[in-house]
Amino acid sequence: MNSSDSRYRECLYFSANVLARKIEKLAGATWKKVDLSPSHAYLLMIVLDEPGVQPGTLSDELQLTPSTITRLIEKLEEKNFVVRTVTGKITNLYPTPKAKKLLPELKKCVHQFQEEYIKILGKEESTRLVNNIHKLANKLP
Amino acid sequence: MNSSDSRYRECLYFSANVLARKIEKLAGATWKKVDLSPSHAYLLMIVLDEPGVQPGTLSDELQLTPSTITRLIEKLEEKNFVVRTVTGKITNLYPTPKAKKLLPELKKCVHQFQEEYIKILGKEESTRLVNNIHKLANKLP
DNA sequence: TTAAAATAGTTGTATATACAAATACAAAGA
DNA sequence: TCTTTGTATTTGTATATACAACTATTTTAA
Repeated sequence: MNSSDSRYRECLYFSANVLARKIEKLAGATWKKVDLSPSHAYLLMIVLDEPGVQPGTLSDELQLTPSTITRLIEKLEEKNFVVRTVTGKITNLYPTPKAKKLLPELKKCVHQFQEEYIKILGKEESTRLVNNIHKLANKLP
Repeated sequence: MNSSDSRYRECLYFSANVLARKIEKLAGATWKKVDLSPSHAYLLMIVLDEPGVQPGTLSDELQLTPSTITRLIEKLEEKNFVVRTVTGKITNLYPTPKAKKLLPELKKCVHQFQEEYIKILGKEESTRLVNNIHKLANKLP
């Protein structure tokens, strides 16, 4: 019995986790070029696309908890990619010039990552998979 | 634009991670009864099923790194569910009586978890999903 | 108009996992 | 036999994420 034929192959818990870990790794390698994790990079791209966006919105869009969003922002702030303005209870995020300069590079990474998994999984199949996963994830509580 | 219609819905990175997190949560709730995380529980079930199994084998079966396996075992040892014997460079794991007594409960959890996601996703659809995810995960490096 | 409830975000802490380096033993070749 | 290489596991440390509790502000309603 090898790893691809474990007794747990039929368990959603494991297959979903294995897939996520492998994809995390693949994505991580891609974004290494800009020295950002995929999560940081995606968050930054939203801020670039939507200057002034609030953490709460990011939390909804990325489906990460507010506390995780805070942590991601902290790091992007340290690296001087975003600035935070606080007005009452509202926080707004803006990209710095440094971030704006990085945008083309970020887009290239997105593209490269997609190319990469399409190369491995096939265009058709990966599109179908993403749709399925997305649909099912939305059914879950 | 709400969370289920984010601009990143078409990104494999996010959909795979969202799915994994949600499933982790669902599974975690199920195994709460026996005060174990799903990973600990599955590892323990393998040890029960295959007394004397080595960490390396567990690493292959669960597709987790050796260091992660070590950490999982540590906790199960603390909780008095497994014992380790070391002979030369080989480590063997055995279930304790306490673990053996817990087995039926563990199996009930596996079953309940499956019931639960089948209830949400549908029998057909979840079987197909698991197979697809599994197949694709295996294609990835 | 003030007390209660809701909203937005942050902080402390915990979990799951990984990587890289270290350890300890075993096997193989000179 | 000694040395190199390989194998099995552990340890130190790092990352990604979450939960619960907290702070600060705004809204509601009595």
